Amino acid sequence: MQNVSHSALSSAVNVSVTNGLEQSLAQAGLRRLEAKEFVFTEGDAATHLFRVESGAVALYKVLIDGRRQIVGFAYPGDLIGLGAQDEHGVNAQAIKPTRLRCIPVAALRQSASRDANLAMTLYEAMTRELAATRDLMLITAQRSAMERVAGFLLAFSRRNGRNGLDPVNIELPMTRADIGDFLGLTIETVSRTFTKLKALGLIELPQSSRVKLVDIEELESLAENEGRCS
Amino acid sequence: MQNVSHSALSSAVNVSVTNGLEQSLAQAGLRRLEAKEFVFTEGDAATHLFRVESGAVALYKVLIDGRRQIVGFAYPGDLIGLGAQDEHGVNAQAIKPTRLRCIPVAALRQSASRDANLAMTLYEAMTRELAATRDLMLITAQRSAMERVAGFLLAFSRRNGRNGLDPVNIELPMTRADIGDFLGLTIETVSRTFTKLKALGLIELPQSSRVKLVDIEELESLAENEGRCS
DNA sequence: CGGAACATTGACCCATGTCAAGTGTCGTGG
DNA sequence: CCACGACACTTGACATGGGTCAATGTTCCG
Repeated sequence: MQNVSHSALSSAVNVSVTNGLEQSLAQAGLRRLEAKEFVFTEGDAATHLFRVESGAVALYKVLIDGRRQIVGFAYPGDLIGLGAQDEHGVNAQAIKPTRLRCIPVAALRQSASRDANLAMTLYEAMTRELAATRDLMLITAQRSAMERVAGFLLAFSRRNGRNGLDPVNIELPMTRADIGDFLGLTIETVSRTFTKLKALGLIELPQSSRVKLVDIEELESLAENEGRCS
Repeated sequence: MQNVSHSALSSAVNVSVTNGLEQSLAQAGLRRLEAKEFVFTEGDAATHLFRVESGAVALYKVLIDGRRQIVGFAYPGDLIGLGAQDEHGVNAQAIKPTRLRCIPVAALRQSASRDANLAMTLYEAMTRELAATRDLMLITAQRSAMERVAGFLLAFSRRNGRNGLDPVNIELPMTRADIGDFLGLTIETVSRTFTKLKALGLIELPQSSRVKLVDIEELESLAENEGRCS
């Protein structure tokens, strides 16, 4: 729960442990994807686990009427495919050119059933992912478009801060449609909200994928309900 | 993922394994709560794990403006408190008189770090909980009040079916407010939607906490997007 | 019987979805 | 180098689902 800021943005898991996992990763194969290529789709056999090396991946479910709910984004360092029993429960699609390390899950499973530490690592990774998903639900379920978008930008900013990137000048790897499907809004509403934030002088938009957070303070008061009082 | 139906209703974990957990449970203390008593609150030290023996518990987060988001309900057989690192990330409050088994988490943790099987059990429990939460997000994020309520009732019905209870005559342990905070709707909308379903002849409401599903077929077509095509 | 808590119903209004048009921006091919 | 098309984004006009506020009903329990 300490990584609250992580939560709202990524539903994937950033693992920085040195153990069986790192070993597997070191010798894991590399895979390159173009934007829009799938890492896996819902229902696929969960044969591999992936770690994002570069690029970005969207995780989502599709409703039968075609609407999409993005449940998280994965960035470099994040693991995806964790927590599938035998089939993947979500689609994973690159949203820009992406490189991945591939770990066969069978081997990992086997190690885990012998190595309690590894198993605990997996357990804790899931725990964090669950917390992230719950936080996303909070953003998504009851809040105005303004609150959602402001919260989204702030979460992104914090993530950048943690990873040594610029927390003020943000490069959004995803389209407005992706943001909309993540926050439960339409493209138009996302766009209008960006415009409104710009008009209020809280952000600048030199290009549509490039956001500069001008008044973080004020953004935070708009996003308001970031989490618990703590 | 096989327990999709489980998902939408409970974000807690129903464990039916015989292992270290069962042992701990057998000798665990019993605790009785009145309705509205807290099992734990957000920020509490996560010293215990609980299994619901009877009654029902709501798990929720509170936004700073006082709105509540219920992230799941726990019914007899469900575990709560799993997945907390050191502090609980949610509030757990009984919604009716409830009995719980209490397991000290320290002991369990210790066993888990020695016993890879136990650790894997925990991992898998979290996996299921995550899937459930994602499914809830789908219900919550993009759907009309009608879809949400119909989906909610069906999920409840299926859960009853799985547990050997009547899947047609449902006894709702929670108030309209609870349902609203779970589905991201207001009390009034929940109530209106129930009324509408009654008018359509799809359900009967002998009492406000008692629902009879008359036309499940039709309810399903209203709920529509239950999940993936699978 | 009276009061508290929960539920229902109605009237109104606004935020957001929908539909439609217009404006970049990028990459490809002539 | 420009023209073109494809695609993403922005902006506007409009409709509506569901939130808000307020009144009334119902159930339960002391």
